[in-house]
Amino acid sequence: MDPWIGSQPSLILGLRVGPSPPVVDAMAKHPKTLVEENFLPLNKKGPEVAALESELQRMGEENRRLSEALTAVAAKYEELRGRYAEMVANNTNGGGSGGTSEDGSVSPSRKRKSEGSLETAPHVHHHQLAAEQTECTSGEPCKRIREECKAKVSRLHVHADPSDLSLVVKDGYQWRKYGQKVTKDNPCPRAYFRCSFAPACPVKKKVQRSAEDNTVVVATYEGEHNHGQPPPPHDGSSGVSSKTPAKPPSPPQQAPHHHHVPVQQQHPKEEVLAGEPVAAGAASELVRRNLAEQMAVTLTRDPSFKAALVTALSGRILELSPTTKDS
DNA sequence: CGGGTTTGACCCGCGC
DNA sequence: GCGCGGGTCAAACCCG
Repeated sequence: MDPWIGSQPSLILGLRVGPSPPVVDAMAKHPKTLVEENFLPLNKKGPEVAALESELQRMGEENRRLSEALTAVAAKYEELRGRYAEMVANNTNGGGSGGTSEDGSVSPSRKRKSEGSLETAPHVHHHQLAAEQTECTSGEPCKRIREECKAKVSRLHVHADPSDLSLVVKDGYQWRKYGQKVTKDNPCPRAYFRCSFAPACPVKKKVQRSAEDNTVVVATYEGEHNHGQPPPPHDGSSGVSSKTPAKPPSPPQQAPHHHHVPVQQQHPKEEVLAGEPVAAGAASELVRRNLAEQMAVTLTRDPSFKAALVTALSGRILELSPTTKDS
């Protein structure tokens, strides 16, 4: 239920770079001068420190902006969901959808498309139907939209080192790769994953480097997990694609920037956001990114930080998870 | 030995 | 009808 997670403003964990924005109450306990005054002795403040401080300031502001944007997106999502609930209330008894045939009992033989477009309908979830309705109201034949409606689709844009050839996107779930293909419009191969945490989980994931910017890996999720988030493994490797073969112990390039973009909410503006927020200058952008990556590396190497993060995350998710599986 | 990855073959929808 | 291309399968392989 990724969009749900993404849509919970209160899931913001207060992991911020730079001075803590006013949104975060827990972090607000700590004075924002932690870095400025405690970390560095006053007498060593020079032009570099001043530059860094201003940099931090800017980062803080940008973080605040992003938080606001996220809140706005979450509000939009809630609004759409509410509207869909209304629509469903008006349109009830239409679907039928024969109950809880959860596993779908896919026949072992290759019956691909006969089951593909329609029999996955029981897994079709409300959010995506809302998208369908908003786009099909014109009544025109919407073949492509129907395709997209087969399963709920969302995209995750992740920064990754171009030298890292593994198409691993850390999203907290366990994935099993079942195929790889070179597509026509992109020289980079596309990898196909299935959720391996629950055998009956219908979720699939496609991971491919962006053709335009090979530092960006685009993960496309189809469907929703019919199980909870798997607990992270003890070694802290965040339990993704549990075996990552012959992958050098590269730094966690993918951790710093995750932009989860539900497809049906994609606006051109958000596309920009998904790539990387365009800020004042490219140079400062680079500085910021490097700084963020370094911090991420430092933090993720700290076992106690990992433990604390895991505790916070799981507690938060449990605390906030809706009572119904899918509302 | 079990589970995951690799990779060539196959299936099927779609455009021409 | 045919070819192309995306998605999936499954045997072989790899690794702990």
